[in-house]
Amino acid sequence: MKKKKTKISSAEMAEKSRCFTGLCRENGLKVTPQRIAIYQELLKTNEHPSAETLYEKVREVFPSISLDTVHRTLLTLSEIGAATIVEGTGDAKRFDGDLAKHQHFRCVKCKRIVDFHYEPLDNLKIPAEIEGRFTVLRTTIYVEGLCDSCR
Amino acid sequence: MKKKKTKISSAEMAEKSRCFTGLCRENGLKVTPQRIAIYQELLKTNEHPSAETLYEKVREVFPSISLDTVHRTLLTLSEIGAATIVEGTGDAKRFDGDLAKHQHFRCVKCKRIVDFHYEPLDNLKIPAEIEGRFTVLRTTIYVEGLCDSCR
DNA sequence: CTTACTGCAAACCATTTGCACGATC
DNA sequence: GATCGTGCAAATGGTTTGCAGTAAG
Repeated sequence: MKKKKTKISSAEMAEKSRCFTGLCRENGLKVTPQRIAIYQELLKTNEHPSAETLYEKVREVFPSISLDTVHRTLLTLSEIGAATIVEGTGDAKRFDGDLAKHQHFRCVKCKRIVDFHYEPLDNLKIPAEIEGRFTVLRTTIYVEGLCDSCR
Repeated sequence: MKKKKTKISSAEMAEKSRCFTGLCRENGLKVTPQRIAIYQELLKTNEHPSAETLYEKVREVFPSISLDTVHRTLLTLSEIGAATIVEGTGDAKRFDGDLAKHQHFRCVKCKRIVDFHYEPLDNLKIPAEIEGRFTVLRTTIYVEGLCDSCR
């Protein structure tokens, strides 16, 4: 099953924007033109943009918007579940000297990282679509949640 | 199968340090006391420290070392395969408005992120050891390598 | 009319870079 | 002795914060 490469249709866009409005209201958030503009630009792309990149795009339709607003809004979107952060935690790099195969659990609250090892996760099968088109160097899985002392 | 919680034995440490010296030489790197100190501190912990955290530790045994050296050395270690970066890419946050289950391939060179979807990866089984001790909120897998235009 | 959002500027923090000195090979 | 690594300081880049003005509910 392939992901489609085409951008979403205007019907889908309208539908999603309507849901978004509801989602904001449910969360006690005001529906501002900036938020809508940012959300719609995010939906229109499959480039997984950074705040900066999206800012450039949104600026075309909303010239007076500020980068800060884009930053803040994207974080808000991820908090209400309208978007996800697919890269960059904002935290400092962390290092591991243990070279044995293992996986990591990461507490979203205290940032503690706990090692574990579960063989079935060692060699996950990657679809041929990806293996063929790209050179796969490594596959990492990480499990996030609340650790025993934080929950 | 559990990961051991105990720090490595001094025999293991000696063995690994010897290998490390060889690894540096193979890569044309000089074996400096700073590098050894940083590497050994990294081996001694299972806390997956940041440069800053490790700096504090290394300082105890090597008071004149600078934070920059710790930064640089850790990056070097990950380049020669003596350590891995388990969190923080150093890149800006990136966002995705597509809420459908899917996975990401990330090109290590151009940073492009490509969506794909492969059902077996949607609901990976997490060992009971983790499920029981922690509250798992999400499991993410990401595949890294070189994309078609970069390889 | 109240509360939240925006835009701007300044602050922050992790990381990087330039450079001169010092250490390793 | 040549080259690479280190330490220091300054620069950078992404992100966050404080605040006053503005807009949404």
